[in-house]
Amino acid sequence: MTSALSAELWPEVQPEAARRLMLAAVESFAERGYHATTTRDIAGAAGMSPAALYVHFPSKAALLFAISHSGHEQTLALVESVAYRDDSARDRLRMIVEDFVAWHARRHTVARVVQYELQALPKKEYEVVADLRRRIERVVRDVIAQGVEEGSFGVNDLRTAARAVLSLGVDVARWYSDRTGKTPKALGREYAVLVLRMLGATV
Amino acid sequence: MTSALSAELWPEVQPEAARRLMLAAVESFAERGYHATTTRDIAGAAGMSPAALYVHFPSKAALLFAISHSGHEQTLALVESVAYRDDSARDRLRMIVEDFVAWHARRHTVARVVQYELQALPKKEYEVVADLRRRIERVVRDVIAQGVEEGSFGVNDLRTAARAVLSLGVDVARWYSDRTGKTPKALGREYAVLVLRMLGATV
DNA sequence: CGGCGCACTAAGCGCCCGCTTACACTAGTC
DNA sequence: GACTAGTGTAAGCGGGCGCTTAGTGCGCCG
Repeated sequence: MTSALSAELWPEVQPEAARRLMLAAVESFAERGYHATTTRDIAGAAGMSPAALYVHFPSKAALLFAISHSGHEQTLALVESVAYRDDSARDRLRMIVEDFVAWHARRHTVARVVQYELQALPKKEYEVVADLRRRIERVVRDVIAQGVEEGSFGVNDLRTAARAVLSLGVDVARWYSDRTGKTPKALGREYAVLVLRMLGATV
Repeated sequence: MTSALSAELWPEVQPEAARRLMLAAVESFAERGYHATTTRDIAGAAGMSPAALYVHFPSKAALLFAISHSGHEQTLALVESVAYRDDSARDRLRMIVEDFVAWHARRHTVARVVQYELQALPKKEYEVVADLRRRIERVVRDVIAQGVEEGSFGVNDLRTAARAVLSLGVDVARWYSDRTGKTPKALGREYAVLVLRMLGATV
């Protein structure tokens, strides 16, 4: 059921018709891109007339923002929920990569919109998600820094290392498909090994 | 001079007005995306009337294809020119990553179009560049495989390892800017270290 | 020097876009 | 049973899109 998926992705969005529109928009934006998608496409895929979209969202851009904002909040929450635990930096980073990569694989359709349709946001809305992105990067950078202090990582440049870690995760959304033949969880674990080695983690 | 840059990027394209159009298109596509760019934008930025575009290219999509195809051929050539040398797999991979990353940093505007505007290509043209992309991935995978045989790399899954290596390089185009404060060459060297460690290279 | 062909422009065609307007149906409330 | 709020539709407006057409200026060749 698509309605079940949309309820899982955006449980707080009401009514269900608004969620159906978001799901239809996600699928179109991910496949064709924001600008190549028409409001008629979205409304049609949600089983409504074009005008019905404007009952729930003030504009096409507002729909993109709802999707993008929610996605960024989810990934930030995911990263923060691990970053401040009482474990070694090494273990925390491993879990962050596992979860971050698994999310980008499992939710690759949403993730593609979240990561690659940013530029289509109006300036004000863009700034809101840009701030969330900076926070995500900072959390990862801090955990890497703690690992360096603990002596478990060896990196030249914290900023570059954090970018490389996030690049690996983000880019999963670009190429992952359900036919990849590897579960999101398994891919996450595999990437975590690669990342720990990349950061020079002591075995 | 912009004409100097376009001559460097596409020396075989004639006349110069066609190159000017390609350069203007690259800049618009990179900043706003293919679908958000109008033919009037491109022609205007190249100092021409809208109709002049159609003297040199049969359509807006043909312009994108010219840019995308050329970029993919350049990166494939770059990778192949190193892959078949008479060096250790480890050294060849190091050089491939250095060059691939440096190219995506130095040419980040072109690279952004090459890597992120693929989906806007018509089906037939898409297939042409998809083939080039498969060849690039295969070359990298083969070098990694040779490194494993030589005993210098240790990886679980060749396909995943190759994807991770390319992800790191490709994603540079997404975030690199001239204000990054690190030269393309330096970034390439730094990434090469990260990649070799990621693949479990023996020191 | 006449004629040709390349590179270019002014004007505009037909289409489809995002969004609005005017109106209809339904469920809940007193 | 009248009223309201919420959710939807049919129709269409104004504008900008990709691209075409008709015509112009100019350098080059016999």
